[in-house]
Parts: sequence; structure tokens; C-alpha cells
Amino acid sequence: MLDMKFVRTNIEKIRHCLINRNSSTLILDELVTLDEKRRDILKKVEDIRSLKNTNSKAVARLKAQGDEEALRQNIENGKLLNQQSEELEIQLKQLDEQYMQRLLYIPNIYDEDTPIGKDETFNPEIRRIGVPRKFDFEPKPHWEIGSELNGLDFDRGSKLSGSRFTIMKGDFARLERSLGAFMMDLHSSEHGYTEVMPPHMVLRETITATGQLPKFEEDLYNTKGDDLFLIPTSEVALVGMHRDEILELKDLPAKYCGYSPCYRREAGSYGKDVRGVIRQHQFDKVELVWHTIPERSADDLETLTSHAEKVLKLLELPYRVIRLCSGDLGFGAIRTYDIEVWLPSYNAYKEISSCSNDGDFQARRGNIRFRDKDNKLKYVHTLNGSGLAIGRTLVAIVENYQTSDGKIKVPDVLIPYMKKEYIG
RNA sequence: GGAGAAGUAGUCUAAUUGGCUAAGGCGUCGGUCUUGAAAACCGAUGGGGUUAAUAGCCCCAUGUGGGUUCGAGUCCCACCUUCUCCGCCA
Repeated sequence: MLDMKFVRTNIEKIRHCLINRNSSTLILDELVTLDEKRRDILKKVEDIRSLKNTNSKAVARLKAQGDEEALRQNIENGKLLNQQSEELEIQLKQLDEQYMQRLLYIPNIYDEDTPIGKDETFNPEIRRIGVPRKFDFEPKPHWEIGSELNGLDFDRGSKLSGSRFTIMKGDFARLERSLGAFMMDLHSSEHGYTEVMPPHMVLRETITATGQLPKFEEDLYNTKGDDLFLIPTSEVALVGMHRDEILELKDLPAKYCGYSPCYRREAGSYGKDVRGVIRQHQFDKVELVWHTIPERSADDLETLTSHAEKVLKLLELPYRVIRLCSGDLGFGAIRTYDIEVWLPSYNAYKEISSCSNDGDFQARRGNIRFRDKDNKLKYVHTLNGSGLAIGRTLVAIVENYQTSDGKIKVPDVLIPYMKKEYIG
């Protein structure tokens, strides 16, 4: 959520930002109009409230003095004022709701140096690490290897739960579990994160804070009787943990790594990534979240990204880092780096992590503050990044580490977890 | 699920049968004093509107939402959370 005071004085800047994000500017115009109306009514409401307060105080005084006639008059006056304010109070309440509804739909303002572009083809590459392996045989896609080794069961997955659900079995299940443990170990032991196992269902307010609601409700699963939402990422929980809190400067930055399944309806992605387990309704992910101070959030994003990259370096998987252009940025992000891993089946780099600085956007929605060194209350900045998406990491290992005789070599760092050198 | 108790500001705690500015302690920040510091004393401490303004003035904020009333921390209703006890359960 943007600061309304900022919106009032930067309308054109926000308009440009919305255009470059491929967002409608209609909502901005509505917001500005509603804000003006709201403040106009607010002024009137406050004036009457002031009169009511004065009147009530007079009642108490007159009662003490025992002036019956004046007392009666004042009580009558109070009733009259109530009648006058009733209509205005209702109007104000409605305007407040309408105004907030607009404000919650405005995306964040991106960094000044953000590359402008309408889609992902405008995302510049920042760096490229490792070289894709040259195969001396025809490499197979992971869905073939997974089926042949009886590790990925697509048919039974859809029998259980419908499309985009897959059962992992045997060493594939173990690899999934090993990767999660390996990533959590790395981030908690080497990178200084606090390990978190969050709830998988959260309240509407929680997920509104991170920005998925109200605008993207159709992308979420929710429960029928309780209005709880299945988390699409543990970011929701790791950010939401500090909702309505005031953090101490000495505790910042607060760094959390969370391990959870992510549940996504993938509305609007029909026909995309239909083969294999690249795009599922449920996948495991290790997520990194920082609550930090505004002055250092830009540097912290670089650090967080390097932590995600470290996983790929240790697994010796080739990858590249790209910067998201204006049109490809997420709703709350001011700056995002995507990490893409090399997938032989795609003959391309495929997203495996997205690291973003959301500035004070989420903190404002979730009311997450800290006291700065001058004792002033300020909103924290929140950062989030996958470290990494486990299913896609599994895919990358299966495809990049396959052997000519149909096996998968286990990356060295995973051998202690897998307790074997080959799958298959 | 049942019974009972509680929820006040950054934090801890008060507030008569509804009434005048939600009192006070602690913490933190600023100031006075000091060579410096501590202590002491003074002031400040959340959100919003108005404004050139961190000046004034005003509104809101006692878990949340309603209700009664000229007026609600206080009375009434519903809900949420926490604690205690009972029941059920991996």
C-alpha cells in the first residue's frame, strides 16, 4: 500500500508507473477523487463531533450547577447534533471503505533505475554462472526419467487430486525431502536465518498484508467454513508474523527461512508448462524473508539474492540472474531479481527463484514498524526470495545430472542426505 | 465442545453509582545542569485532518464490531484472542 500523502503529491509519477506496469490508471483517478471527497466529509464530521464534545461537557457542568432549564436545552441540542451527524457519519464510513479498496489495488512504485518494458523479453541479464553441460547422448526431459525410474507418478497424481498434481515416490520423494533439508541447513547454519515452520493456512488479513489480497483472490485456495487461505508461499507467513508489531532496532534485520508447501490455483496459466512438474498446484519451497531498515534494504536484497544463488552454486547447476523490467514486476515489488536455472528439456533458463524488495509496501499494509535511532516509528522494509523452489530444483538435478544409462548422479553436497551416489 | 477469568498506550499498571484533559511508574528521545557522564529537574512519546510548518487548532485511538445515552474504559449484545479447569483427540 502506498502512503496516501505520497499519492497526493505524486499523481503523475504513479500514473507513469502504472502504465509501465501494464496496469490500468482508472483506479488511480478514482482513488484521488475519493480521497478528496473523503477529506471534505471528514472535515464536516469532525466539526460536528467537536460541537458534540463541547455540548456534552457543558451538560456535565450545568448538571453540577443545577441549572435545570439550560440542562434540558443542552440535552436537546445534543440530540439535534446527533441527527445532523448521522447521515455524514454513514457517508464517511462508505467513503473510507471505497477509498481503501482503491488504495489496496494500487501496486508499488518501482525503483528509479528499473528497466522499462512491457513483458519478460525486456528483462536484462545481470550475470551468468556456470556453463550448461554438453551431452554426448540425447538428454531426456524429467517427466520421462521420472516415469522410467518410477519416481514421478503423474497418472495417480491426477487420479487423487486432478490436473497439475503429481505423486513423488522412492528416491524422488527422498530427493525432494533432502533438498528441503539441505537448503534449510544452509540458510540457518551458514547464512544466519531463523528457521520457521509456518502454518499453511492464514487469515484474510494476513494475506492482505503481503498483497495477494484483495486483488489476486482467484489465484488462491481458501477453506469453505473458516475463510482461511492456503499460503501460496511461506512469505505470507514470514512477513505476516510481525503484523501489528513494533520491532526493536537491535533485532533488525530479522531474517527468516521458511519451509512449506505452496498452494496456487494457477488461474490463467492454462497450456503453460503442462509437461512434468514445473507448474503444479502444490509445491515445496524454502523461502527467505527479511524485515530490515529502509537505509539498507537495497544492499540487503543483493545479499539475499546471493544466498539463493549459493544453493545453485553448491549444487553445481548453471544459472543466470535477470532483473525484472517494469511490466514483469510483481504487485508489491520495487525491485526484483529472478534466478533462472538451466533446463535441458526447455533448452533454456527457467525461473527457480524470485528475490524482491517490497520497500514499505507490505509493512504499511500489515502495520509492521520499528523505532529508529531517534525514537521515531517507521515502517520496516520487507524482502523476500525463494531459496529455492524445491520441485524445480529437483527437476534441474534430474535433467542436468542424468547419465547415458538412464540414472541420475546425486550432487556431492546431497550425498549425505541421500546416502547414495546414484538414483536408478 | 463445556464452565470460568481476563484483554488499557512501546511496556507495566490505575480510573467512584457513566461526566470535566485515560492518572501514574518504567523505557526511549530532546533539553537544563556538568570538563564529561550519572543523578536530579523540565518537555516529548500512536493515527488522521487543517497548514509553509516537526507551530497552533481539531478529530480518532482502552481486543474487534454493534447498541443504549447529550456523554461509554465503565452499561448491554455479538465476535476474536489469551489463561485456568473439564471433555475429546494425533
